[in-house]
Amino acid sequence: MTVPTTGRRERKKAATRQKIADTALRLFLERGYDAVGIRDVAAEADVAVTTLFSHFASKEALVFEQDENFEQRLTQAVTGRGPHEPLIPALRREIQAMVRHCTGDGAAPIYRMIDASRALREYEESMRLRHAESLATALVADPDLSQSATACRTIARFVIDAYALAHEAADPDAALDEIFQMIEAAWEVT
Amino acid sequence: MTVPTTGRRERKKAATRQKIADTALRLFLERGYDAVGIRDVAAEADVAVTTLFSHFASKEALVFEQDENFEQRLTQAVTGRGPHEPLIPALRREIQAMVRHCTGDGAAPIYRMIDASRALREYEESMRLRHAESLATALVADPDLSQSATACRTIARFVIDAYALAHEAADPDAALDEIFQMIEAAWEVT
DNA sequence: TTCCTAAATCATAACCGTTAGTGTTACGGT
DNA sequence: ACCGTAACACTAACGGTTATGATTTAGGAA
Repeated sequence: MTVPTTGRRERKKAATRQKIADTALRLFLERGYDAVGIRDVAAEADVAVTTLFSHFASKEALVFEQDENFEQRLTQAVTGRGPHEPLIPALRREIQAMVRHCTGDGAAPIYRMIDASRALREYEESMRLRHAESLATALVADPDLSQSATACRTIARFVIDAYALAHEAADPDAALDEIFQMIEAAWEVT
Repeated sequence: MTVPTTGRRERKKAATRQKIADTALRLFLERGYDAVGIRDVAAEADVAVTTLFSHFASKEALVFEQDENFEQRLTQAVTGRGPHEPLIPALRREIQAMVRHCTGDGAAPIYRMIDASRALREYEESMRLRHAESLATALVADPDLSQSATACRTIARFVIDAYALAHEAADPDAALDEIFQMIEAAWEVT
């Protein structure tokens, strides 16, 4: 079952996308996000502005390239867990992995840049809201859960909160411990 | 001690601000938020575009005029509660009042408009994040609370989540009941 | 009153992210 | 070899926002 998607067209398209993303991130880190315009990125990547926007929906999206990944990982942590594996620890494991990935040394300059730009911070937050909504959908649809739809949607938001709070905490691991204790209690009361 | 802030200048400024807000809301409801430009609002209110932006930080801010109010009410629900009054019920009362105010008949067309515009929905969410942060600050500073700073910040976000979830629920009161049961459990576990 | 300062407003033009309109190239199936 | 179409390019615009600098006007001081 070899992957049939090895056309030259798709390779070129992926290469263009990657070149744009790489160029953008490099320029942003060199000169600062707000000091680099879309026209600068397009020129440096040697593509038209319209091409750039056919690959990325917005300037902020150039920075958050892996987001869809996050969304899938969260819903998979729900749908792909063992038959009688409890929900909250599974979610906790996934969130912890994400936090560790984003607070690692490699991501440090990027998150310094994000914190420095209001537009990027707001985009990140609205991204998280999307993640919460898709997680909520997955929870509501799970037949193994006996909780109400409201409880599922609530827990979805709480879990995303845990990510955000841990991410900005001085000690992310300790914060996650504490927050997930609270989430567990909230989940079990229903 | 008569209030010395009764200058003609301040009255005129307030009048200008109000005229802009009223005109904007009227046009938005008549023609739709996205179909009305800033230049339209300014022309109809008979002010310069720069004057409009000296009163409101953005186009979206024209719609959410009472927000600072919300922020104050939340922090006052914390700082202004009785000496031994428990925290969560006080917060719950305030959130319930806000939800009822925003789901009342008078606010229905406005919230229909907000739901119809992506920009307004995102602005509302980033507004709520600000509210969560100022609530978190109030909680951390409260000497009557023995919980950790992390727990305080977590509960602040949970409370704002409650508002958002109840607001979009089919039965806001029932949703608030359920969500605040969860919040109570999360708070007491710490 | 008269004058001075600072606040409020104005008019214009620009900036920047984003999109529409309109081609042009070149990949891939037939 | 041919044709449909996906990817890309170019130009120009749109709309929110900001910079610039002038002009008016409130309100206190001389």
